[in-house]
Amino acid sequence: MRQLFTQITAFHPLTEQAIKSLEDCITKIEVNKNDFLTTEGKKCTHLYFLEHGALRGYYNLDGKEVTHWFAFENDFVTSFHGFITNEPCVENIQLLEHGIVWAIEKNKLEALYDQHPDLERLVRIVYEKYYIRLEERYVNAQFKTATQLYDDLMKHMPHILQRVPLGHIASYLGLSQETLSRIRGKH
Amino acid sequence: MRQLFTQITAFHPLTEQAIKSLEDCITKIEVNKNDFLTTEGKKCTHLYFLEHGALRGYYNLDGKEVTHWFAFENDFVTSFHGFITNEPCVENIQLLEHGIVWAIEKNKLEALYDQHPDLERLVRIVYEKYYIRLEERYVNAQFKTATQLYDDLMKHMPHILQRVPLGHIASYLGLSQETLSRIRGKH
DNA sequence: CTTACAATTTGATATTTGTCAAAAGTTGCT
DNA sequence: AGCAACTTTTGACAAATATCAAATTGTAAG
Repeated sequence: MRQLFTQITAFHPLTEQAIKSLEDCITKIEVNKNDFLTTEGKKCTHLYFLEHGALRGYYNLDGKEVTHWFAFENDFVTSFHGFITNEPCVENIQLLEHGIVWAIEKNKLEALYDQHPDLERLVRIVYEKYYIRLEERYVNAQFKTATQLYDDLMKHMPHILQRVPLGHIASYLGLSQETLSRIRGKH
Repeated sequence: MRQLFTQITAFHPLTEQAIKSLEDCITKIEVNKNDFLTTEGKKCTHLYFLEHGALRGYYNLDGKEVTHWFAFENDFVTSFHGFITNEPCVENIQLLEHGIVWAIEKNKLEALYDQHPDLERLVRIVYEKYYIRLEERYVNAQFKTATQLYDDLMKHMPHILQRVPLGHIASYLGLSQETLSRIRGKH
C-alpha cells in the first residue's frame, strides 16, 4: 500500500487525511492473464491503478479487434468515455499478463473530492498529463509513416515487444500485422 | 461578460465569489483574421476562451503545415502541451476569422484554484470532456477510411466547409487536399 | 469589368499499405 | 518428445491514397 501511494503522489502530493480517506475506498484486485476489467456494453464505474502487469483497451470494429491503448505499471486505467459519461462503455479492457490493480468507485472518488481538494487537484493533473500524452499519440498516428511509428515505439517503449503480441501492437499503431512484421524485418 | 459566464458555467456551476475573482483576472482580446494567439517556440502561458470566431492549431512538419484541430465559438483553447508543461510550444494557433477571445494567465488561474475549488472542478470537468473528445477523434482518424472521415465531419461540423479552406480541413483529416476534393466531388 | 492571385479540381502516375493464403516458427500441454 | 493451437513471416496481388503538374474556378482590388 505504501508503494502504491508513493507512485500516486508522484503526480501530486496528498495530505495524510486524503491518503487515509483514499485507503478506505480502494480495493486491491488480483487479475489473471486474459481477464477483463470491463467489457463492451457494461457500465464502467471504476477507476483503476495498475500496480503490476500489462493490459490493453480495444474496440470491436467490423468484427475486428482494434487495440487503441496499452497500460503498464503505475498507469491509471479505465474506459474513460464510459467512466466520464456514465454510458455503457464501448471498449474492452483486458489483461495481457497476470497483474495487480487497485480499484475505486466513481461515486466514492467524487465524494472524496468535496472533502479533499488536493485529491481533486491530483486527478486534474493526471488528466492534464494524459491529455497531452494522447495528443502526442494522435499527431504521430496521423502524420507519420509506418516505419516512423515503429521507430518511435521502439524508442519510447522498447520493452513492449517482449510483453505484447505483435498483432496487438500492429493494431495499436494502425497497421496490419503483416506490414509491421515486414518493417521489423529490415532491422 | 454575462454571456461569457453563461457559457463557462454550462460546464459546471460556479459560486458568485469564484465568478467575481475570475472577472478580475480575465482580459478580453479582439483578434483579426490571420493573427496568432501563439506561435512555435514561444511560451504559451494563457488559456483562452473563444467567444466568437474560428481558429486552428497547426504544426510545421517537414516544411508543411499540419492542422490538427479547429476551435469555434465557446471552446477553450491553448497550446495544451506548452501550457501544461511550461515548455516552448510546438504549434501555432491562428485565427481563421475575426474573433473575440478571453484570456487568463496560467499563474493567475492556478492561484484561483486555491481559493475556489469549484473553479478547479470546472477545469477538471473540461479536461474530462476534452479528453474523450480527443480520444474519439483519435480512433476515428486511425481506423476510418477517407470517405468515412468526410461523412463524419459533415455530420458533426457541417458548417465547417463555409468557414475553413479545404486545404486545412484535408490536413485536419490527415488527407491530401486532392483526395478530399475528389471525395467531395462524388456528392 | 478586368486583372492578378489564391483556392480548388482534374488527370496521370507512383507509393504505401492492406488483404488473402500459405509456410514457418513458438508455446504449452500430456 | 510429439502434437495442437497460436503467432509470426513471407509472397503475390489489390486497393487506397499521395504526389506532381496543369487546368479551372473563385475572389478581391483597382
